[in-house]
Amino acid sequence: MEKLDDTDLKILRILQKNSKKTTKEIAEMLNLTASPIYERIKRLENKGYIKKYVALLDKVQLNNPITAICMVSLRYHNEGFIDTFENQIKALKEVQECYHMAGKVDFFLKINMDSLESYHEFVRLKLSKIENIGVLESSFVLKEMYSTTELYI
Amino acid sequence: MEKLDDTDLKILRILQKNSKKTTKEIAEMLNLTASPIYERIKRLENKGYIKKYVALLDKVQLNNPITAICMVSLRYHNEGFIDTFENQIKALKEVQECYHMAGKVDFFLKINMDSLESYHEFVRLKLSKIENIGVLESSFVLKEMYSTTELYI
DNA sequence: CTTGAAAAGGCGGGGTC
DNA sequence: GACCCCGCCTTTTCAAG
Repeated sequence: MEKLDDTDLKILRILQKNSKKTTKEIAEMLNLTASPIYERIKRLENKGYIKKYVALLDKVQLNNPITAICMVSLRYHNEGFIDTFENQIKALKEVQECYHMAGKVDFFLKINMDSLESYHEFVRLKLSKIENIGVLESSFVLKEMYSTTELYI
Repeated sequence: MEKLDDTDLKILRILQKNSKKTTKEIAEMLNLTASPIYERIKRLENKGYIKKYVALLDKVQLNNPITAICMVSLRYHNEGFIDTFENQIKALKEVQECYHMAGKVDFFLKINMDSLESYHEFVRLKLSKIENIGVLESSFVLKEMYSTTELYI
């Protein structure tokens, strides 16, 4: 697809805020009818601009009130070691995000837990079992000041 | 609401993966009819277990391929300073997440950008304009190895 | 983009166990 | 209290112009 026009961007902005908006509602907001909105959304989905639709759940009510940021550096940095690390991390369901970084540490991990004790067990039983970890430093979120899945587009 | 039962949890697991699943489809997966699924979802929404429904967009295709993690420490830590910082950060649309931390640094910020030059401008013109920042250290994501909005429930 | 029409799903009442 | 059945209405979906 060529470039997105202004209407496409407006649709994306609406849907990343609230994907339950109907094509009709969006059409009214943009002074159009439902059909062109429908077609544009389908196009945006097919071209991959929209990756997926998800429900965002409440961490606290679902017993995951603890968020930890864990910084990890490897001892050795061969390609094989990095791939192995990636696969081992992906197997850990508690890890919500894992980024390979340029900077002081090799990886940032964001981890959700029900308690600090669980985090202790997680590090003791799972993370530290991964070979080749050189440095492991954890920080805990005191307060989620701001968090969104929206892109600034 | 009391505790969630197994059916509620299964519904939440499905919806946080794909919120476009219809009540009918979910009903088939759980060997029920659409009505109880519908009622349960409404209850989960009303009680706040489901916070919102959103479309997740593609960073790269939407010209935000650069993700930075920025660690900030304040010089002074009075209540007023922290609140001021919070409000100033919330005004910056490029910031996707901001966490007040316990650990070496006071805040973690996740920031999306179209380029390193933009990030440079962002730090120069916006972040560094915020009073009271003592330490500011940026790391860049080389590769998003794993990232999900799903909770492990 | 518009019109229009068929199919599907959201929604809600009433009933069963 | 949780589930099932059924009908209405809205929305989705997709033609053709």
